[in-house]
Amino acid sequence: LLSEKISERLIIYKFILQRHKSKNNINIFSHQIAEITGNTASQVRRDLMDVGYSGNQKTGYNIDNLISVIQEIIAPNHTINLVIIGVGNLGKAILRYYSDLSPKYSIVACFDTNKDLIGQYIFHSKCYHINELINIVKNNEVNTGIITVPAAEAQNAADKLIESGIKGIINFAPVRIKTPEDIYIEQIDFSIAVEKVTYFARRFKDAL
Amino acid sequence: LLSEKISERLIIYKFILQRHKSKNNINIFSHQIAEITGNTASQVRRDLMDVGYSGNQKTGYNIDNLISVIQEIIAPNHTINLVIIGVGNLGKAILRYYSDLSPKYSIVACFDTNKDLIGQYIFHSKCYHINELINIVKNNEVNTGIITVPAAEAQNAADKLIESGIKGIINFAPVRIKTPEDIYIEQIDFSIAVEKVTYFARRFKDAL
DNA sequence: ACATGTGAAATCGTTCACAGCT
DNA sequence: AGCTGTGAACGATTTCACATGT
Repeated sequence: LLSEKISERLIIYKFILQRHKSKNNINIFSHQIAEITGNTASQVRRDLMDVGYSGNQKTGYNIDNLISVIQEIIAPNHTINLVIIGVGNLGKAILRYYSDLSPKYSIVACFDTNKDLIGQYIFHSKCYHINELINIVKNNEVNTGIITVPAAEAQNAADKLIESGIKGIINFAPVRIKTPEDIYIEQIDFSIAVEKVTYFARRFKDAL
Repeated sequence: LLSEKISERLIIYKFILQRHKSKNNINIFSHQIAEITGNTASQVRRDLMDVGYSGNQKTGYNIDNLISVIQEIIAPNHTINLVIIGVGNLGKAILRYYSDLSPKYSIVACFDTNKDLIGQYIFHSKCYHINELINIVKNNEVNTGIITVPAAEAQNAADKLIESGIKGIINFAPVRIKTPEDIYIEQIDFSIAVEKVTYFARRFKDAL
């Protein structure tokens, strides 16, 4: 099992390689990956070493091959099914993103309590009442749930996801959710990010 | 200057203490803060030690006092001015959040290229054409900029922010932005978060 | 008894430096 | 000559364990 840091960097490498590929480059060197992603060349090499991937000392790494090796580590074969709870502005932004994409990651259903939304398709995902969550998740092999409800409802949404058997949660609500040990949760709280960035921005400004 | 890890945890402590306060508790122990935030008690004590804060061995830490000490470290005195570029679904979600809040953090202007939005107020922030960004930022002591434009326009938005003198950037576009050394940037990419969480969710499931 | 504050140890993550290959 | 692969050094972060205070 990879560490969080390494898995995150590998995913970033994959993203930038997919972008790089379109300019018909076949191979890439560790220092080029480093340049684009803002890491050091030895960190890139170390990361690839950690997953047992080898390049060529003359030509570097084969882009297509490396993409598919990382892809295979992160998400082997079939489609990954997601659900999203909360179809507000943020929920819609995420639904829109995954409707464009090739269906490696697919939002199979979205949930809300708003009667005007239930039964509608929002960017190709059907909207259900949140009470139907447990049944739909159980019938669809859903891997992870995304929470984009207001802060007050986030813990309840998480509890429903956990009850349905989901092991991965991404929480965008600006509140800390409590989960058992066997759930992997990523809390993306822009209000915390704003405070952190303003803190460092001020320090960077003062350093002049 | 605090490390990223410590500053982030301190901000989280502040958030949960503000919430805890309303239940009229005056004091709190390190193990309680640890419980709520999902850290260990000794990490909480170490963090507070690192900023020179002392509690009481009988009663723990005074909540109000601790909140204001952290507040003073992260953002002393006056309001922090923010701008946001891109008034789509995600931009609106963030604008909505900061319109509710007490004006410690305030989005003083938003920017877009959509003619229907320019001149309008979106959740109390006036929308301008992106070409006016540099002037408005320079005249308003803006601390950090938030990027919520589509991927293709994110680098351009960042370049404009940097040209205007901003030192802190939060980028929500699913693309890696390049910035000079003296800019503090936080890249919040939910597409990377989704891949990472699905990876760990699968591993957690397999562990059963 | 039970909490804080904190050296010291342990763990985790990154970088260095260079052998080996092409 | 310039790259990869990697042991070893380094640095950062977390945890341990306990002296000290109430």
